[in-house]
Amino acid sequence: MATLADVARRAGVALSTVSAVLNNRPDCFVSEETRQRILKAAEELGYRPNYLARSLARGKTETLGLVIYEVTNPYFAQIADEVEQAVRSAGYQLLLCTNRDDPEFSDRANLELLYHRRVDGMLVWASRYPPDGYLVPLPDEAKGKVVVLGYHTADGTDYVSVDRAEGTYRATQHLIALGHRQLGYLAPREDLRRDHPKLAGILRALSEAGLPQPLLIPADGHFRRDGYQAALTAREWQPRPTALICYNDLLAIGAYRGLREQGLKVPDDLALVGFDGIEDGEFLEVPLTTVAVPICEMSQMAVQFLINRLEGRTTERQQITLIPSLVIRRSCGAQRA
Amino acid sequence: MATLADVARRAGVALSTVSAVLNNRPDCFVSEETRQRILKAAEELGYRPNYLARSLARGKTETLGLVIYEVTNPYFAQIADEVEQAVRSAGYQLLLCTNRDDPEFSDRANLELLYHRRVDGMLVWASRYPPDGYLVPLPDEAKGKVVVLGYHTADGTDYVSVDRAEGTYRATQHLIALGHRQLGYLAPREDLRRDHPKLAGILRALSEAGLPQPLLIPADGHFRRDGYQAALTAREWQPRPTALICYNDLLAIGAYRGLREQGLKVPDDLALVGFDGIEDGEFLEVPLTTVAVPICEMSQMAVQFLINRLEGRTTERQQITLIPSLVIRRSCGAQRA
DNA sequence: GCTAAAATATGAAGCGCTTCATATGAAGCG
DNA sequence: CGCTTCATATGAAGCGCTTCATATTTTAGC
Repeated sequence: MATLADVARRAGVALSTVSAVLNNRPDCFVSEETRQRILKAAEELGYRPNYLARSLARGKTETLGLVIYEVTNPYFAQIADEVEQAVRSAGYQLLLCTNRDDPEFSDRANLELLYHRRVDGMLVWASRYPPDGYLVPLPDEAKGKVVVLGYHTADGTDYVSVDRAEGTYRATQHLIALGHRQLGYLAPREDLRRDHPKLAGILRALSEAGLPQPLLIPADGHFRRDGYQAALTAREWQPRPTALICYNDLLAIGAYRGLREQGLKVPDDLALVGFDGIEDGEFLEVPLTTVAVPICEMSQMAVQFLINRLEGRTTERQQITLIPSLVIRRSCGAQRA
Repeated sequence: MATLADVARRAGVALSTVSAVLNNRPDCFVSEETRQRILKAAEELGYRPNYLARSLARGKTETLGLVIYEVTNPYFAQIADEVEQAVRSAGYQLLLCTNRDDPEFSDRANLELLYHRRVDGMLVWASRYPPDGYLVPLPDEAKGKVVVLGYHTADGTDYVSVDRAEGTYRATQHLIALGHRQLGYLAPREDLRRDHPKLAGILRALSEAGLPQPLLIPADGHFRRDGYQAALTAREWQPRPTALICYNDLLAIGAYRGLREQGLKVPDDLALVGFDGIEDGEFLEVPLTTVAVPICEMSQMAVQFLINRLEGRTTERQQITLIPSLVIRRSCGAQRA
């Protein structure tokens, strides 16, 4: 692999001149003739810069890191995709890390990993929801190089969050307007907490309408199969809900199939609402009504926030909470085939 | 950020000693006392190695690159996921690149990018299928650091391929055995070529059975929506197929919905078969029969091949073609609800 | 008590690049 | 013609680490 020194030797000039030419340094005046000679030599040798060396010398890597759950979940896949595009069009590279909700690949480990890989900054999707805001577990020097995605923070770190409570609140209101009185809420067991914003939003809407508590239905995880499994017990649910809000779309999609197997029709026997707004729901046989997170906007803003920081364009806190929107399709019964 | 030199200063020893201790170099004997002193100093300073510098000095990055289409396609997401796990458990990091089938982010650009990031080796999913085998567009020195994923190669590069023809051949045989005489094949327009293995497999099975050519139905892409759009014309298909094989599962899933909207029932009016074996198909209302690619095995082998190469454990060609398996569910009509 | 070997620790070179202070010539000026 | 200017090009230091030949000290062997 040819190095700068090889090119310099071949062109018969100094290393630093080659560097100046190949980087198009504006202040450095190099005669056209020398420039051509260098370019030619580089071309002939098939010279390619070594980014490691460059990054080491420059003190930056032009790389941003992203930490998310897992890429097999379409929701995260889409986030990763949007983030990557935004990062790339801003002239950076993306380094992707998944934490799989696994202690071994925890946030901390990932952040450290990214950080020591010397990414210039990072976006992190918090792996657990702390009701009072996420704390970024990082050395002080790394603060100001992190934007939290999807959650708000307790320590002043920049974030682009999503108002989950408002999302489920609106979904619930909509179901109430359709005449539902008894709701069900299907979520991973550990997220069935009253202080979890998704549930909180439902509770608020119900209590404002003077309606009873929702039936809480636990799932073993947040994938299709978990929703499916949970829905197999639908005939035993007491009190019998007429509408079911799900923690996310995957759960809703799985539940849909389980409900069908139990002979329950969506939306006639049970209205169904998901959360996230992934494309999959649109192609459910009865297209899924869902609380859609503005993934594209969220990703772009987060990248923008991070770059603002890195390039010193702001020293203010950058914190925003986006409101998801209710996308009404057929599964909630508001719209007929 | 503390450096080795800082630690050395604090512990009152030479830089090289610190390096030896922190890397646990086995041949270097350091007294227990010195070791403790160094460890303590490192701890106190919160020392973390700079991977850039280390990689530069060592001449390797302990990082492998993966080039795939896009992460929003569950098939690729799963591949990325499996590859990442395999790479990680082999002690490497993964650098992911997507090419989105976009000339701007072409294979070549990606490979170069990865290569100049000085990944130790890379896995590449070829972005276009050349019937006579994929040629990896790379400088010679980089050969032997590449494993092609999903396709076979013409230039001797290692690969883990998939016998697509055999997959569709078996699917077609199965449909024939179920009594179907007229098949349809739905694929992205550019893949509706007789020399494309997926179509070739179908043709072979049909011709062996003395059956007529399949109806070729073009889609505008390889996503759900493309299958959906294509299926909206189902009532006009001539000759009218009784079974439809799709290029991939996403297309099949989209087609399913389009067929339903056209009042066609799967499998009664039309048997449906997909390709890939992604989880989504399992949760289609009429679970999707599909030709399942052994994604996990494929990913693991590819990573293994690459690591064999990198660690010099082999100089032989490593080339294998995996046979996908037909997963029979309800959409082909062989199995009742 | 002297030498050889083992146990420890060190310094310097080098990985490939950037950057900046400095050198070299050629014009330009009075 | 000696002086400054400007246009070009250079050399050396440094980024943080690894590595290896070498130095120093200790221990063992006889």
